[in-house]
Amino acid sequence: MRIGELAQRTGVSVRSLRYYETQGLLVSERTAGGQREYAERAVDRVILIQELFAAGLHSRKIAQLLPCMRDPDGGPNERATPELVTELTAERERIDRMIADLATSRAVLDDVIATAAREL
Amino acid sequence: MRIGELAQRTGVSVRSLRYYETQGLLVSERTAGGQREYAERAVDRVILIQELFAAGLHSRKIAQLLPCMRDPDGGPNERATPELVTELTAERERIDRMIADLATSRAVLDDVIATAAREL
DNA sequence: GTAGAGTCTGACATCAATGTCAGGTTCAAG
DNA sequence: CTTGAACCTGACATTGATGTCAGACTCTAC
Repeated sequence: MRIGELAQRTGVSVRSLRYYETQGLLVSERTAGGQREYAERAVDRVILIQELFAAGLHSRKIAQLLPCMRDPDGGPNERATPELVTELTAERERIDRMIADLATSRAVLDDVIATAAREL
Repeated sequence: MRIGELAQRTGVSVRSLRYYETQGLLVSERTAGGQREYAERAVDRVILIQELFAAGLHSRKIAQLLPCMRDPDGGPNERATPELVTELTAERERIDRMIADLATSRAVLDDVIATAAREL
């Protein structure tokens, strides 16, 4: 598929998809005319990238991480270096704290919403 | 307490505390000489603000939200308008999705970390 | 082959919280 | 009263993903 379809199917802008490529997060074939052509699996890849961004990982770390993932049909292409594992472990702990903080914030919002509803 | 102490106790920079004030998130008394003086409860307030920032709320929305919170010793100072409740409900749903996404990302990290450990 | 939609690169803009610096003032301790 | 640390305001810089625009090229359908 071409870039517009990928954008539409993932909800990510064309601009961002090109950016992902410059950051080494996403690869594409090129047509004879130089246009990007994506495989079907690019859809899942882009969604995953978005999730990792939302988790606060920066593109550089995502670029290191992605090749160490197990593909659905096999083992990882590369193995994570000990340094990367250390960094990812730190990220993991940060994500844990983030989830806890989010739960707190959600509770605050719930309380305000409930209080307002009670006053109607 | 003065701003330096508040910064130290909350882990938030002095710069950010002043910024919070310009955004209407944090109030302070002033000494005769014009320096900020904070009540004890400012500590919890700042931590809460940080959590709400981490949850992706922007300062403007936090400024609307804070007066609608129940104080530990009583009811809210203001009540949330229906528009605000609508917005906060949307934020709440966004936070829910965010938590789900974070859990996915954490699982990805766990998998990579576990795979790397297995290969040692 | 032509029209129009889609794509290309490259550059500059944006956003929002935070960092940093300069030049001046205030505070607390000696 | 003096000194040094802490504070003040205001301005400009930074970050990183994304938006937007311009000018040129490609692709598909007619």
